[in-house]
Amino acid sequence: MPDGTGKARTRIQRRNRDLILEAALDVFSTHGFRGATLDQIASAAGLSKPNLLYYFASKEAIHADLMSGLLDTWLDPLREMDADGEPIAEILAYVDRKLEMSRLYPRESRLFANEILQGAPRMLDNLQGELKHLVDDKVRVLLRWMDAGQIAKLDPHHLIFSVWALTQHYADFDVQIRAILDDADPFDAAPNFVETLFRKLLRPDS
Amino acid sequence: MPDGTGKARTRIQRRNRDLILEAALDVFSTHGFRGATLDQIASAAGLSKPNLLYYFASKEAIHADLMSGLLDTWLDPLREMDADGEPIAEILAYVDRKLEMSRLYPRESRLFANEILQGAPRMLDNLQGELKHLVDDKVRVLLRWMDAGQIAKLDPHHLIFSVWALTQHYADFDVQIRAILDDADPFDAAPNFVETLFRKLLRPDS
DNA sequence: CCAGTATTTGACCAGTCGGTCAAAGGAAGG
DNA sequence: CCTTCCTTTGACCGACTGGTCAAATACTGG
Repeated sequence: MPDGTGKARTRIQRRNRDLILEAALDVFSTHGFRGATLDQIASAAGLSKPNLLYYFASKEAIHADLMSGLLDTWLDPLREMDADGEPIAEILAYVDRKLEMSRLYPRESRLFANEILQGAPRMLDNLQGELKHLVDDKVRVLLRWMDAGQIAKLDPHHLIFSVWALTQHYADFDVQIRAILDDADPFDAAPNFVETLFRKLLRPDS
Repeated sequence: MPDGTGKARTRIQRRNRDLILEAALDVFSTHGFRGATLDQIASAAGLSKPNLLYYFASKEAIHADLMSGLLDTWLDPLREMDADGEPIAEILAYVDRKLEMSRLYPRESRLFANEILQGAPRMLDNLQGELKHLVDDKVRVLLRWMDAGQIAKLDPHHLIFSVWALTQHYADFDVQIRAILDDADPFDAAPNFVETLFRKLLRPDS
């Protein structure tokens, strides 16, 4: 039995665990936890179902493994927003990083969206803990920038929500957007649009 | 057998069909189609599973009934945007209606989001047809307003996407938002925030 | 009240679900 | 070659899935 908790040791273990997680990301992100089946994941990974369960204790364990690093990765762009940088540039860079994540990791975005949509049964603690603390911290930074007149005075929480909404929408609603844009790649015009939007939004009134 | 295609006739039929659709909306919107079970729906409706299938031919049929009117309802706020009205007021009124739908019908929003997230397997035709045509129509209106200098020049498609993203986010990511805002009702500050955002975004540059 | 219809349900079915297990295959060192 | 350990799998399990059906129950007009 491979070490479930520790790090995979042999090359074959590492390779198969990666195969499984890659396949599981595909399946979980498009069907949600309940809607996904081990047979789908096994088939997508090119392994047999018992072989899957040789590397992971259960369906839950595969999902948990995927989720464990997800929130951290997802919040990294916000974490990097520097309180000592130039406010507008910092926020725009944050938006840009976040949009880039939607472009490069749409499956991860949908995995996250699925979890939240379904009431975040396996992540609520992390939202109320890790996520809330980071947001509270950055809200204080934003408030300071607003008080200093460096950016427009807005509700800082909803400002952050608007970044999430606008950027993640391109990953989560990809199918809908592409149905409307026909051939054009959404990400051709999206970066310019969201940058313009936040520039106008953040420009101080005075 | 009650008439599946036509309108329910007796009071009891109407009542039970409504009970089922109400319960199904709850279950489908939180678990997606595959993740939902007839037993869950039956239990939530207070009926037995065979009784469910007395009123609807199948699980698919219940879901289809829910989806059939959904896209129309969902697009109504955009449809009402009047090409002959005052541009800024028309767009802001559209945003306001859309946000109000997120507040009043979050389950419908999540049902829709689930369908799109999962690749819109049962709705892709409607997206490429009905939805695309309406959006194309309104894009022309927006372009006319932009050419006339009545609103800022922006990518009209992405302008519409931004309305969807910002308003639906409050319904679809409700759990996450409430985890951050603690006790405060997100919809206290949201209307003001999104109105401010779109006012700033749409104000002509000159 | 009764006949006929509309409604409800317990029992059941075949297929699928997550998961187990013993046995078979493979690689590596001696 | 053999032994040992890691890996893979076919066969199988009980629980649950969507769905069926005949029989029972409620409801209606006459």
